[in-house]
Amino acid sequence: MAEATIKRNQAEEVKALQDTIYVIGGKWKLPIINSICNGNKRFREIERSIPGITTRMLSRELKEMEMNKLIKRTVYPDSPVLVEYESTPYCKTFGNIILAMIDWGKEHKKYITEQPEQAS
Amino acid sequence: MAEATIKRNQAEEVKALQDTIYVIGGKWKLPIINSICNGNKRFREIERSIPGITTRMLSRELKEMEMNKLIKRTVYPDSPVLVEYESTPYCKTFGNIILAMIDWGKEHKKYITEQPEQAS
DNA sequence: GTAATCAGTATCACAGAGTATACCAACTAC
DNA sequence: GTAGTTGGTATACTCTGTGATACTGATTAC
Repeated sequence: MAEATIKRNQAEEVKALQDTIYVIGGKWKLPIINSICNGNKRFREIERSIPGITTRMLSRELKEMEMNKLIKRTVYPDSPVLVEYESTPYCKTFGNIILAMIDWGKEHKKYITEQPEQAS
Repeated sequence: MAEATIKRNQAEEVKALQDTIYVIGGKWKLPIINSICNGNKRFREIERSIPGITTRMLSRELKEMEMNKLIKRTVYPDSPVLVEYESTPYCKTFGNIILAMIDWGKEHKKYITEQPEQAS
């Protein structure tokens, strides 16, 4: 097998991987994307759907993701102002990653709960 | 459609997602796993294959991942001591996630380079 | 009146993730 | 000798991601 080719692809792949990690890195971006893709639109709604997140983090991440065109924020300035978030088509390209990670998490839980406890 | 069911699954999925993020979170774990799965075995080899990583971070992450049974470290105490890292079957369960992320990174690059530059 | 909801913002604070740099002991190559 | 490789450790430092808490102004509900 062509060694050189393998090496070249490796470098490319590491870079692609690092790019992805850069964009969706951190504790909250994927859960937020997931929540919005699941149909949650309102700020408090999203907040409630993600255990552990604080108002501050949600606000910050939403802002960043809006700048990166991952989500769209719409304000309806009716009597009680209404704000809605939706995912963009670009955002939906994370679908496979999120699904793979949810699967892994579920398998991992099985794996952990099946294993007898190990003393170190 | 059954609202209640959807809600329950959502909560479960968020948790699974968060678990996964917890295990492979940070800047380096996935690149390291990827590198080792690609056949890199030696410390310096892995180090060179991941642009930007420092000796210290690699050392720390490898140690942690060894504790978590994601990789196996073998020492061959011949004249020049030889150390080899390999991925465990458990580690390979990240395969789908990593592939999905590499794909995304590549598409993202296309997307970025195709877009005309936007002034803010 | 009081409380609650919505969509956030403002501060403060901190652990720990990540960086930079130097160094070690053993060995090889020249 | 000197330089280079391997497999790391040690030290010091930065910095930012994250958390905790409180608060705002508008509106609705009782």
